[in-house]
Amino acid sequence: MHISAKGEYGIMAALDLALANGTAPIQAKTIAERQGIPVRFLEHVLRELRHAGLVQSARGAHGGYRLALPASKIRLGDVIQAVEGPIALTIHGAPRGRNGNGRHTLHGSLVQGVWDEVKVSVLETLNRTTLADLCRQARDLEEQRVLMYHI
Amino acid sequence: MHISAKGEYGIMAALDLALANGTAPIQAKTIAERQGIPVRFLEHVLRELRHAGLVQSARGAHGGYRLALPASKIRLGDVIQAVEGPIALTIHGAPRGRNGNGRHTLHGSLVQGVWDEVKVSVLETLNRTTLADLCRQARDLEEQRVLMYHI
DNA sequence: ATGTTTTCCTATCGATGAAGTAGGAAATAC
DNA sequence: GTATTTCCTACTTCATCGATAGGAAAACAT
Repeated sequence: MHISAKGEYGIMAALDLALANGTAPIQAKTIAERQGIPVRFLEHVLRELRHAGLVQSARGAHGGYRLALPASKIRLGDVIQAVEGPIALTIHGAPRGRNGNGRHTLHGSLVQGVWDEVKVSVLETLNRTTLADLCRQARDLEEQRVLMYHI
Repeated sequence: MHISAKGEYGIMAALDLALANGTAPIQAKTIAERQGIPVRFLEHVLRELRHAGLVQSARGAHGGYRLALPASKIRLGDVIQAVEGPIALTIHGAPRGRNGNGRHTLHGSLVQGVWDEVKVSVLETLNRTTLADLCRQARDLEEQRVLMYHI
């Protein structure tokens, strides 16, 4: 089962922006360095986040990106769908589930129902968590790291 | 998000075998025709189902395949994992979530946690349904189809 | 025994899509 | 006007997946 790098980068970038909430806009270059993402590729991801209305951008010197919504209003499913398009459990290319006559098989439609269930549960799982939740987790982790360092 | 044709074919084939429960072994060719799957490709799928201990095979004339377990003991997750390997949300190639220094980023591990949750929920969804359940659905659908035909 | 059927195994091909790269236009700040 | 940064389109490269092929191994039939 595959997820795209875009999805992963998208969440990391959005989280980066969420943590920098309220400050000056963050530039793609900065995020790319912090998160270890190729800059030129990250630009694509950010563009799609913007088209989905999740981030705002400002061009020119001192430009950059910021969240367009409060972090608590952005669910991970929103981010994923913004960069990957609608979650569809597709198969590499062709339409299938048809028998020799070109009609879909009985089994084909049953299996389709299964994929639909999976899709729903993936979406529910992703939408249970918001960027604000991830921010909280990030701060907790960071706090632990500092404590470790002190010992 | 992608699923493999193998997974789909695997479920369709297993369901085919489940519906033919108790009869003579079914040949790959027969399943392939009924379900619209390339025979040579289906052979691979069936081989993997056998390696996983889900089906039994008999070679030679009048050979074929049958389920190795009762349909109620085979969950869809078992079938999928048999043909696709362990469900892992992987990305096309490289290791990621590392920053310029080669250490994983904080965000990388948080995102990993998200993928883990998704994986669990996919598996739970798949394992909620057994081949016996699909058989029941198939028979219901078939019954409806017959009724429609009568009108 | 010999031929026939069917599974079994390994190797390979071709197409699709995904990750990443590149060039330059548009917009903003100073 | 120059530097900066986003924005858009196009291209390149490469992994993976679906599919095919050839033939070995096993079981059966006559």
